[in-house]
Amino acid sequence: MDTTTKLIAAAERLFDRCGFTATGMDWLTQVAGMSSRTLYKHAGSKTQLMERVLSERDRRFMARLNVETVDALFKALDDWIRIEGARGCLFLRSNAETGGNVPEISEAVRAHKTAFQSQVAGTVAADLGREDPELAEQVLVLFEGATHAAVYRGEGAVRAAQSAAATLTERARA
Amino acid sequence: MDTTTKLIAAAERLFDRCGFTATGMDWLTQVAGMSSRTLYKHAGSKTQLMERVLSERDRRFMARLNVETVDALFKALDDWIRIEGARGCLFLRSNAETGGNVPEISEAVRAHKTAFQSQVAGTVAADLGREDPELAEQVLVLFEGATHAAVYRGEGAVRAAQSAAATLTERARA
DNA sequence: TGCAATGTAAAACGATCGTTTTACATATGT
DNA sequence: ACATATGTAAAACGATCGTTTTACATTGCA
Repeated sequence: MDTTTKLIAAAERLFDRCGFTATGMDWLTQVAGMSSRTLYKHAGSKTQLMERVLSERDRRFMARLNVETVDALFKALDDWIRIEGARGCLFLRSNAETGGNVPEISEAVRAHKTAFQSQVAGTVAADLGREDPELAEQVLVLFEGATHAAVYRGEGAVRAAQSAAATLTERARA
Repeated sequence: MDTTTKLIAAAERLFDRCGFTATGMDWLTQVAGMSSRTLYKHAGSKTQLMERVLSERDRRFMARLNVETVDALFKALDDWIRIEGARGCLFLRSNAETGGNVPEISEAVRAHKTAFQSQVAGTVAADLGREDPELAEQVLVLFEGATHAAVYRGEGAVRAAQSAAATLTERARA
Protein backbone atom coordinates (compact mmCIF):
# COMPACT_ATOMS: atom_id res chain seq x y z
CA MET A 1 0.00 0.00 0.00
CA ASP A 2 1.31 3.38 -1.07
CA THR A 3 2.56 5.69 1.66
CA THR A 4 0.36 8.62 0.68
CA THR A 5 -2.72 6.40 0.42
CA LYS A 6 -2.00 4.96 3.85
CA LEU A 7 -1.62 8.47 5.24
CA ILE A 8 -4.84 9.82 3.74
CA ALA A 9 -6.77 6.77 4.94
CA ALA A 10 -5.47 7.06 8.50
CA ALA A 11 -6.08 10.81 8.54
CA GLU A 12 -9.64 10.44 7.25
CA ARG A 13 -10.38 7.86 9.89
CA LEU A 14 -9.01 9.94 12.75
CA PHE A 15 -10.41 13.27 11.58
CA ASP A 16 -13.81 11.64 11.15
CA ARG A 17 -13.86 9.80 14.45
CA CYS A 18 -12.11 12.30 16.74
CA GLY A 19 -12.39 15.66 15.06
CA PHE A 20 -9.93 17.70 13.06
CA THR A 21 -8.53 19.96 15.77
CA ALA A 22 -8.54 17.26 18.43
CA THR A 23 -6.43 14.93 16.29
CA GLY A 24 -2.75 15.62 16.99
CA MET A 25 -0.08 15.07 14.38
CA ASP A 26 2.01 12.89 16.72
CA TRP A 27 -0.92 10.59 17.19
CA LEU A 28 -1.56 10.56 13.46
CA THR A 29 2.04 9.54 12.70
CA GLN A 30 1.62 6.57 15.03
CA VAL A 31 -1.70 5.46 13.52
CA ALA A 32 -0.43 5.95 9.96
CA GLY A 33 2.74 4.07 10.90
CA MET A 34 5.28 6.57 9.66
CA SER A 35 7.68 9.20 10.93
CA SER A 36 6.62 12.84 11.10
CA ARG A 37 9.31 13.65 8.54
CA THR A 38 7.68 11.34 6.00
CA LEU A 39 4.22 12.58 6.93
CA TYR A 40 5.12 16.19 6.28
CA LYS A 41 6.96 15.32 3.07
CA HIS A 42 3.73 13.82 1.73
CA ALA A 43 1.12 16.05 3.31
CA GLY A 44 2.79 19.46 3.45
CA SER A 45 0.73 20.67 6.40
CA LYS A 46 -2.26 19.70 8.50
CA THR A 47 -4.53 21.96 6.47
CA GLN A 48 -3.32 20.48 3.18
CA LEU A 49 -3.84 17.03 4.64
CA MET A 50 -7.40 17.95 5.52
CA GLU A 51 -7.90 19.14 1.95
CA ARG A 52 -6.66 15.82 0.58
CA VAL A 53 -8.90 13.95 2.99
CA LEU A 54 -11.96 15.95 1.94
CA SER A 55 -11.08 15.52 -1.73
CA GLU A 56 -10.79 11.75 -1.34
CA ARG A 57 -13.99 11.65 0.71
CA ASP A 58 -15.84 13.61 -1.94
CA ARG A 59 -14.66 11.23 -4.66
CA ARG A 60 -15.70 8.13 -2.74
CA PHE A 61 -19.04 9.52 -1.57
CA MET A 62 -20.14 11.06 -4.85
CA ALA A 63 -19.33 7.87 -6.75
CA ARG A 64 -22.01 6.12 -4.71
CA LEU A 65 -24.62 8.81 -5.41
CA ASN A 66 -24.41 8.38 -9.16
CA VAL A 67 -27.87 6.80 -9.45
CA GLU A 68 -31.04 7.43 -11.42
CA THR A 69 -33.85 7.08 -8.89
CA VAL A 70 -34.64 8.87 -5.66
CA ASP A 71 -35.06 5.55 -3.90
CA ALA A 72 -31.56 4.46 -4.94
CA LEU A 73 -30.22 7.68 -3.45
CA PHE A 74 -31.34 6.62 0.01
CA LYS A 75 -30.26 3.05 -0.58
CA ALA A 76 -26.81 4.48 -1.32
CA LEU A 77 -26.89 6.43 1.93
CA ASP A 78 -27.92 3.32 3.81
CA ASP A 79 -24.96 1.42 2.30
CA TRP A 80 -22.60 4.26 3.13
CA ILE A 81 -23.70 4.36 6.77
CA ARG A 82 -23.39 0.57 7.07
CA ILE A 83 -19.80 0.77 5.85
CA GLU A 84 -18.61 4.10 7.23
CA GLY A 85 -20.86 4.58 10.23
CA ALA A 86 -23.03 7.60 11.05
CA ARG A 87 -21.21 10.58 12.47
CA GLY A 88 -22.80 13.36 10.44
CA CYS A 89 -21.39 15.11 7.40
CA LEU A 90 -17.59 15.43 7.57
CA PHE A 91 -17.68 18.46 5.28
CA LEU A 92 -20.07 20.48 7.43
CA ARG A 93 -18.14 19.41 10.50
CA SER A 94 -14.84 20.54 8.99
CA ASN A 95 -16.32 23.89 8.20
CA ALA A 96 -17.84 24.27 11.66
CA GLU A 97 -14.65 23.24 13.46
CA THR A 98 -12.61 25.82 11.61
CA GLY A 99 -15.32 28.46 11.98
CA GLY A 100 -15.25 28.97 8.21
CA ASN A 101 -11.94 30.77 8.70
CA VAL A 102 -9.74 28.44 6.63
CA PRO A 103 -10.38 29.34 2.98
CA GLU A 104 -9.03 26.07 1.53
CA ILE A 105 -11.43 24.03 3.64
CA SER A 106 -14.41 26.34 3.13
CA GLU A 107 -13.85 26.08 -0.61
CA ALA A 108 -13.63 22.27 -0.50
CA VAL A 109 -16.89 22.15 1.44
CA ARG A 110 -18.59 24.57 -0.91
CA ALA A 111 -17.47 22.58 -3.95
CA HIS A 112 -18.66 19.31 -2.44
CA LYS A 113 -22.07 20.64 -1.48
CA THR A 114 -22.54 22.18 -4.89
CA ALA A 115 -21.76 18.84 -6.52
CA PHE A 116 -24.05 17.10 -4.05
CA GLN A 117 -26.95 19.44 -4.76
CA SER A 118 -26.38 19.05 -8.48
CA GLN A 119 -26.41 15.25 -8.21
CA VAL A 120 -29.62 15.24 -6.19
CA ALA A 121 -31.31 17.53 -8.71
CA GLY A 122 -30.05 15.30 -11.53
CA THR A 123 -31.32 12.14 -9.89
CA VAL A 124 -34.73 13.71 -9.28
CA ALA A 125 -34.88 14.82 -12.91
CA ALA A 126 -33.92 11.34 -14.15
CA ASP A 127 -36.50 9.69 -11.92
CA LEU A 128 -39.28 12.10 -12.80
CA GLY A 129 -38.45 12.57 -16.47
CA ARG A 130 -38.36 16.32 -15.91
CA GLU A 131 -36.70 18.84 -13.66
CA ASP A 132 -38.42 19.63 -10.37
CA PRO A 133 -36.39 22.07 -8.26
CA GLU A 134 -38.84 22.02 -5.36
CA LEU A 135 -38.83 18.24 -5.06
CA ALA A 136 -35.05 18.25 -5.45
CA GLU A 137 -34.70 20.64 -2.52
CA GLN A 138 -37.01 18.46 -0.42
CA VAL A 139 -35.02 15.34 -1.26
CA LEU A 140 -31.78 17.14 -0.46
CA VAL A 141 -33.17 18.16 2.92
CA LEU A 142 -34.34 14.59 3.61
CA PHE A 143 -30.92 13.23 2.67
CA GLU A 144 -29.11 15.72 4.87
CA GLY A 145 -31.58 15.04 7.66
CA ALA A 146 -31.12 11.28 7.42
CA THR A 147 -27.35 11.73 7.52
CA HIS A 148 -27.54 13.65 10.77
CA ALA A 149 -30.53 12.03 12.45
CA ALA A 150 -28.89 8.63 11.90
CA VAL A 151 -26.19 9.69 14.37
CA TYR A 152 -28.68 9.29 17.23
CA ARG A 153 -31.69 7.55 15.64
CA GLY A 154 -29.84 4.90 13.69
CA GLU A 155 -30.81 3.48 10.34
CA GLY A 156 -34.49 4.10 11.03
CA ALA A 157 -33.81 7.72 10.13
CA VAL A 158 -32.72 6.67 6.65
CA ARG A 159 -35.80 4.50 6.19
CA ALA A 160 -38.04 7.38 7.30
CA ALA A 161 -36.36 9.73 4.84
CA GLN A 162 -36.64 7.12 2.11
CA SER A 163 -40.37 6.61 2.59
CA ALA A 164 -40.98 10.35 2.85
CA ALA A 165 -39.08 10.89 -0.39
CA ALA A 166 -41.10 8.12 -2.05
CA THR A 167 -44.35 9.78 -1.03
CA LEU A 168 -43.24 13.19 -2.25
CA THR A 169 -41.90 11.78 -5.52
CA GLU A 170 -45.07 9.83 -6.18
CA ARG A 171 -47.09 12.97 -5.60
CA ALA A 172 -44.88 14.97 -7.96
CA ARG A 173 -45.32 12.34 -10.66
CA ALA A 174 -49.11 12.53 -10.59
CA MET B 1 -25.61 41.74 33.64
CA ASP B 2 -24.56 38.87 35.88
CA THR B 3 -20.98 37.61 35.51
CA THR B 4 -21.97 33.98 34.97
CA THR B 5 -24.64 34.94 32.43
CA LYS B 6 -22.12 37.07 30.56
CA LEU B 7 -19.66 34.19 30.57
CA ILE B 8 -22.11 31.58 29.31
CA ALA B 9 -23.32 33.93 26.58
CA ALA B 10 -19.81 34.70 25.37
CA ALA B 11 -18.83 31.03 25.50
CA GLU B 12 -21.91 29.94 23.57
CA ARG B 13 -21.22 32.50 20.92
CA LEU B 14 -17.56 31.51 20.50
CA PHE B 15 -18.09 27.77 20.73
CA ASP B 16 -20.86 28.03 18.16
CA ARG B 17 -19.02 30.25 15.73
CA CYS B 18 -15.47 28.94 16.03
CA GLY B 19 -15.73 25.45 17.45
CA PHE B 20 -15.17 24.09 20.91
CA THR B 21 -11.57 22.94 20.64
CA ALA B 22 -10.50 25.86 18.48
CA THR B 23 -11.73 28.40 21.06
CA GLY B 24 -8.93 29.15 23.50
CA MET B 25 -9.61 30.16 27.09
CA ASP B 26 -7.42 33.27 26.81
CA TRP B 27 -9.49 34.47 23.91
CA LEU B 28 -12.67 33.65 25.79
CA THR B 29 -11.60 35.71 28.80
CA GLN B 30 -11.08 38.69 26.52
CA VAL B 31 -14.45 38.33 24.78
CA ALA B 32 -16.26 37.71 28.08
CA GLY B 33 -14.44 40.71 29.55
CA MET B 34 -13.13 39.07 32.69
CA SER B 35 -9.93 37.69 34.16
CA SER B 36 -9.14 33.99 33.86
CA ARG B 37 -9.33 33.72 37.65
CA THR B 38 -12.95 34.88 37.62
CA LEU B 39 -13.73 32.72 34.63
CA TYR B 40 -12.49 29.56 36.34
CA LYS B 41 -14.20 30.48 39.59
CA HIS B 42 -17.52 30.53 37.74
CA ALA B 43 -16.99 27.82 35.15
CA GLY B 44 -14.79 25.27 36.87
CA SER B 45 -13.27 23.94 33.68
CA LYS B 46 -13.67 24.14 29.93
CA THR B 47 -15.69 20.92 29.88
CA GLN B 48 -18.02 22.17 32.61
CA LEU B 49 -18.40 25.41 30.71
CA MET B 50 -19.39 23.47 27.63
CA GLU B 51 -21.97 21.60 29.70
CA ARG B 52 -23.46 24.87 30.93
CA VAL B 53 -23.52 26.24 27.40
CA LEU B 54 -25.32 23.15 26.09
CA SER B 55 -27.77 23.25 28.99
CA GLU B 56 -28.60 26.89 28.33
CA ARG B 57 -28.85 26.22 24.60
CA ASP B 58 -31.23 23.32 25.22
CA ARG B 59 -33.45 25.47 27.43
CA ARG B 60 -33.64 28.30 24.91
CA PHE B 61 -34.12 26.06 21.88
CA MET B 62 -36.68 23.70 23.38
CA ALA B 63 -38.77 26.61 24.65
CA ARG B 64 -39.32 27.64 21.04
CA LEU B 65 -40.37 24.15 19.95
CA ASN B 66 -43.24 23.99 22.40
CA VAL B 67 -45.93 24.22 19.71
CA GLU B 68 -48.95 22.20 18.66
CA THR B 69 -48.72 21.98 14.88
CA VAL B 70 -46.10 20.60 12.54
CA ASP B 71 -46.14 23.81 10.57
CA ALA B 72 -45.38 25.85 13.69
CA LEU B 73 -42.37 23.59 14.29
CA PHE B 74 -40.75 24.77 11.07
CA LYS B 75 -41.82 28.35 11.67
CA ALA B 76 -39.98 28.07 14.99
CA LEU B 77 -36.89 26.78 13.20
CA ASP B 78 -37.11 29.63 10.72
CA ASP B 79 -37.27 32.13 13.58
CA TRP B 80 -34.34 30.46 15.33
CA ILE B 81 -32.18 30.61 12.21
CA ARG B 82 -33.08 34.26 11.63
CA ILE B 83 -31.94 35.11 15.15
CA GLU B 84 -29.09 32.69 15.73
CA GLY B 85 -27.92 31.95 12.22
CA ALA B 86 -27.46 28.55 10.57
CA ARG B 87 -24.33 26.68 11.57
CA GLY B 88 -25.78 23.22 12.10
CA CYS B 89 -26.71 21.57 15.38
CA LEU B 90 -24.37 22.63 18.19
CA PHE B 91 -25.10 19.41 20.07
CA LEU B 92 -24.10 17.08 17.25
CA ARG B 93 -21.08 19.26 16.59
CA SER B 94 -20.01 19.08 20.24
CA ASN B 95 -20.26 15.33 20.18
CA ALA B 96 -18.35 15.07 16.92
CA GLU B 97 -15.58 17.40 18.02
CA THR B 98 -14.96 15.43 21.17
CA GLY B 99 -15.28 12.11 19.33
CA GLY B 100 -17.92 11.04 21.86
CA ASN B 101 -15.07 10.62 24.35
CA VAL B 102 -16.23 13.17 26.91
CA PRO B 103 -19.05 11.52 28.91
CA GLU B 104 -20.53 14.76 30.29
CA ILE B 105 -20.97 16.16 26.79
CA SER B 106 -22.20 12.92 25.26
CA GLU B 107 -24.82 12.72 27.98
CA ALA B 108 -25.92 16.32 27.45
CA VAL B 109 -26.30 15.65 23.74
CA ARG B 110 -28.20 12.42 24.32
CA ALA B 111 -30.56 14.12 26.77
CA HIS B 112 -31.20 17.00 24.36
CA LYS B 113 -31.89 14.76 21.40
CA THR B 114 -34.22 12.59 23.46
CA ALA B 115 -36.17 15.69 24.52
CA PHE B 116 -36.18 16.92 20.94
CA GLN B 117 -37.51 13.63 19.59
CA SER B 118 -40.16 13.58 22.29
CA GLN B 119 -41.27 17.12 21.46
CA VAL B 120 -41.53 16.35 17.75
CA ALA B 121 -43.60 13.23 18.46
CA GLY B 122 -45.80 15.26 20.82
CA THR B 123 -46.33 18.01 18.29
CA VAL B 124 -47.21 15.50 15.59
CA ALA B 125 -49.68 13.80 17.95
CA ALA B 126 -51.27 17.14 18.87
CA ASP B 127 -51.58 18.16 15.23
CA LEU B 128 -52.96 14.81 14.08
CA GLY B 129 -55.12 14.05 17.10
CA ARG B 130 -53.38 10.70 17.45
CA GLU B 131 -49.87 9.32 17.71
CA ASP B 132 -48.06 8.56 14.47
CA PRO B 133 -44.49 7.37 15.09
CA GLU B 134 -43.67 7.05 11.39
CA LEU B 135 -44.75 10.59 10.56
CA ALA B 136 -42.95 11.81 13.68
CA GLU B 137 -39.70 10.23 12.48
CA GLN B 138 -40.14 11.80 9.06
CA VAL B 139 -40.76 15.22 10.57
CA LEU B 140 -37.71 14.81 12.82
CA VAL B 141 -35.57 13.97 9.80
CA LEU B 142 -36.95 16.96 7.90
CA PHE B 143 -36.23 19.24 10.85
CA GLU B 144 -32.69 17.93 11.23
CA GLY B 145 -32.20 18.18 7.49
CA ALA B 146 -33.43 21.76 7.35
CA THR B 147 -31.10 22.67 10.22
CA HIS B 148 -28.07 21.37 8.35
CA ALA B 149 -29.02 22.12 4.76
CA ALA B 150 -29.71 25.73 5.78
CA VAL B 151 -25.97 26.10 6.43
CA TYR B 152 -25.31 26.10 2.67
CA ARG B 153 -28.79 26.39 1.10
CA GLY B 154 -30.15 29.16 3.29
CA GLU B 155 -33.73 29.58 4.45
CA GLY B 156 -35.04 27.84 1.33
CA ALA B 157 -34.08 24.59 3.02
CA VAL B 158 -36.48 25.35 5.86
CA ARG B 159 -39.27 26.22 3.46
CA ALA B 160 -38.69 22.97 1.54
CA ALA B 161 -38.83 20.98 4.77
CA GLN B 162 -41.94 22.83 5.84
CA SER B 163 -43.81 22.10 2.62
CA ALA B 164 -42.66 18.47 2.63
CA ALA B 165 -43.87 18.09 6.21
CA ALA B 166 -47.22 19.67 5.26
CA THR B 167 -47.68 17.18 2.43
CA LEU B 168 -46.81 14.22 4.62
CA THR B 169 -49.03 15.43 7.45
CA GLU B 170 -51.95 16.02 5.14
CA ARG B 171 -51.58 12.52 3.77
CA ALA B 172 -51.43 11.05 7.27
CA ARG B 173 -54.63 12.87 8.19
CA ALA B 174 -56.59 11.41 5.31
C1' DT C 1 30.23 0.96 -7.11
C1' DG C 2 28.03 4.85 -5.93
C1' DC C 3 24.44 8.23 -5.85
C1' DA C 4 19.78 9.63 -5.38
C1' DA C 5 15.52 8.76 -3.33
C1' DT C 6 12.85 7.38 0.48
C1' DG C 7 12.37 5.97 4.74
C1' DT C 8 12.99 5.87 10.37
C1' DA C 9 13.96 7.55 15.15
C1' DA C 10 14.17 11.15 18.10
C1' DA C 11 15.31 15.61 19.64
C1' DA C 12 14.19 20.27 19.39
C1' DC C 13 11.65 24.59 17.79
C1' DG C 14 8.64 28.42 19.47
C1' DA C 15 3.81 28.89 20.22
C1' DT C 16 -0.19 27.97 22.49
C1' DC C 17 -2.99 24.98 25.36
C1' DG C 18 -5.99 24.70 29.92
C1' DT C 19 -5.22 25.91 34.48
C1' DT C 20 -3.30 27.86 38.88
C1' DT C 21 -1.06 31.26 41.48
C1' DT C 22 0.56 35.64 43.34
C1' DA C 23 -0.42 40.19 44.45
C1' DC C 24 -3.57 43.75 44.68
C1' DA C 25 -8.09 46.64 44.19
C1' DT C 26 -12.90 47.60 45.24
C1' DA C 27 -17.18 47.20 47.07
C1' DT C 28 -20.65 45.55 50.81
C1' DG C 29 -22.66 44.80 55.30
C1' DT C 30 -22.37 44.50 60.37
C1' DA D 1 -13.66 50.05 60.73
C1' DC D 2 -12.98 45.79 59.44
C1' DA D 3 -13.75 41.22 57.63
C1' DT D 4 -15.77 39.01 53.54
C1' DA D 5 -16.77 38.55 48.91
C1' DT D 6 -15.73 39.49 44.26
C1' DG D 7 -13.19 41.30 41.05
C1' DT D 8 -8.54 42.51 37.98
C1' DA D 9 -3.79 42.05 36.00
C1' DA D 10 -0.23 39.27 34.92
C1' DA D 11 3.10 35.81 35.54
C1' DA D 12 3.87 31.07 35.67
C1' DC D 13 2.74 25.96 35.47
C1' DG D 14 3.63 21.63 32.78
C1' DA D 15 1.71 19.70 28.71
C1' DT D 16 0.88 19.56 24.08
C1' DC D 17 0.49 21.82 19.62
C1' DG D 18 2.21 21.82 14.45
C1' DT D 19 6.49 21.74 12.35
C1' DT D 20 11.56 21.35 11.39
C1' DT D 21 15.95 19.42 12.03
C1' DT D 22 19.75 16.24 12.83
C1' DA D 23 21.62 11.85 12.13
C1' DC D 24 21.32 7.51 10.17
C1' DA D 25 19.41 3.19 7.50
C1' DT D 26 17.66 1.09 3.39
C1' DT D 27 16.62 0.59 -1.34
C1' DG D 28 16.81 0.84 -6.60
C1' DC D 29 19.05 2.33 -10.52
C1' DA D 30 23.11 4.22 -13.51
